[in-house]
Amino acid sequence: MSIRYGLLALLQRQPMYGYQLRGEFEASTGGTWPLNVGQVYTTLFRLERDGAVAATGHVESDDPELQKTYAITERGCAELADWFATPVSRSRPPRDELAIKLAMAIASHGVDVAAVIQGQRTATLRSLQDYTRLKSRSDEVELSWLLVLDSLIFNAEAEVRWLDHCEARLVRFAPQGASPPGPPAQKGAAPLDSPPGALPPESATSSVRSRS
Amino acid sequence: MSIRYGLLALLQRQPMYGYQLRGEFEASTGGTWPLNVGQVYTTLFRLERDGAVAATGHVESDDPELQKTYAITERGCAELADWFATPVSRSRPPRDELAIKLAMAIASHGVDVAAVIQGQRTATLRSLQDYTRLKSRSDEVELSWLLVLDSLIFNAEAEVRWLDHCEARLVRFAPQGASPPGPPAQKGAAPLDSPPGALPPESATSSVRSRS
DNA sequence: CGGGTATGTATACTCCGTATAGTGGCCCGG
DNA sequence: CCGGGCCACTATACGGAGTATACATACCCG
Repeated sequence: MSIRYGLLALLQRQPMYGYQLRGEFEASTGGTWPLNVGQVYTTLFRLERDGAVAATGHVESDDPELQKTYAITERGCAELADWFATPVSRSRPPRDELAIKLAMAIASHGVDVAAVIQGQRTATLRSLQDYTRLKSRSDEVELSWLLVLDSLIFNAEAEVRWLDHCEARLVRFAPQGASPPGPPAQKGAAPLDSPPGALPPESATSSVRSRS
Repeated sequence: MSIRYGLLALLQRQPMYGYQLRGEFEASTGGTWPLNVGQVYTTLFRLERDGAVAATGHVESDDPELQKTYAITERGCAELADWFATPVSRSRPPRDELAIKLAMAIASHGVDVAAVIQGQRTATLRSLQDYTRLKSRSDEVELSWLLVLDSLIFNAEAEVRWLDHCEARLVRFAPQGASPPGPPAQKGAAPLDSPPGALPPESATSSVRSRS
């Protein structure tokens, strides 16, 4: 429901019409999550249906049926406040395609897991470079966009760390019979002990300490 | 499309019927991503429509219309191999509700961003503790489930780091006018300089090095 | 025998994501 | 001046994901 509440938050600043909402949404996240215009209208329809926004019929221009402007209602404000007050639940995390892929690859025969890990690692590192490059040449941008970019960076770094972790686990748990069927697993593609560029395994020992 | 390919991978091991697929899918990820039975059937229908699986009509039992068994086809194998060979693209990352929420909170007036961050941090740390507890009392479980669990841990840790990073940024960029409208921001809830439990800011300086 | 539970299949509905249709204003060249 | 292309803007269609629920059979148990 990110879109619903995102639009609601934008409408709390000032009333807007559909197309404008799309622009503001993308601007807030620096174009990280392009928003299809169609979703704006369907979401606005649902918001109006639920009484969270109200369409102040065509603007004061004499031309009807053009530029319906939407404004947030009391009900919408309450819903939005609730969203901000409630933390995002991790009890049912969104499906992680990479995690599913690796889990399936491990349990399947004839799949070169090491190659999958390597390919993903390369792709993620490339994205990481793109992110840092974007970040370096961004002086006068919005703070929110910078933080969203940092979020992408932190997540990509975690992904690389996890891939290294998986690789290390795999060579420790199943070095005897490396995928009997299928094409001969090119073991040269995967360094077999702690890789030179790997990060210290600070995770998996719970290095994040609580504070209060 | 994680479900589609997940089911395909399971069917590559052996032919199965719908309900069985659900059980295997959940078992592969240790129940992390519960799969609704309905999705299995709709996905199987689409897979059959696209020629990736073939339904070997009711099993050899004499009772028709019960227990349709599905088997992967050549076309399905090719599609699956393609999935394993192509890394998950980060060019259009999935929408991160937390990142959107914080970006919106920053640009909105009258929202106590520090409180949002603190609430989320607490919730994420609690999830992290649940994960590590699960991990500690798991001796004889599948390797894939262990790695999925590690993925959750790595992601949650990255989230906590990012939240600390955001907090630090916020107090550096806008300490002068702390949310003029709205309820008085309780600044006591947020430690204002480097928090005692915070991790070293190894990210944002790109500590993940390339190798190979 | 009757009911509760597990197994198993199927359908309905909402939301997300993307593509595309369709309209009116604006510029710009013949 | 006018006709075509482009842009801003609204709207609808369609497939996939996610959830709930209907429906049937089988098995256990009092």
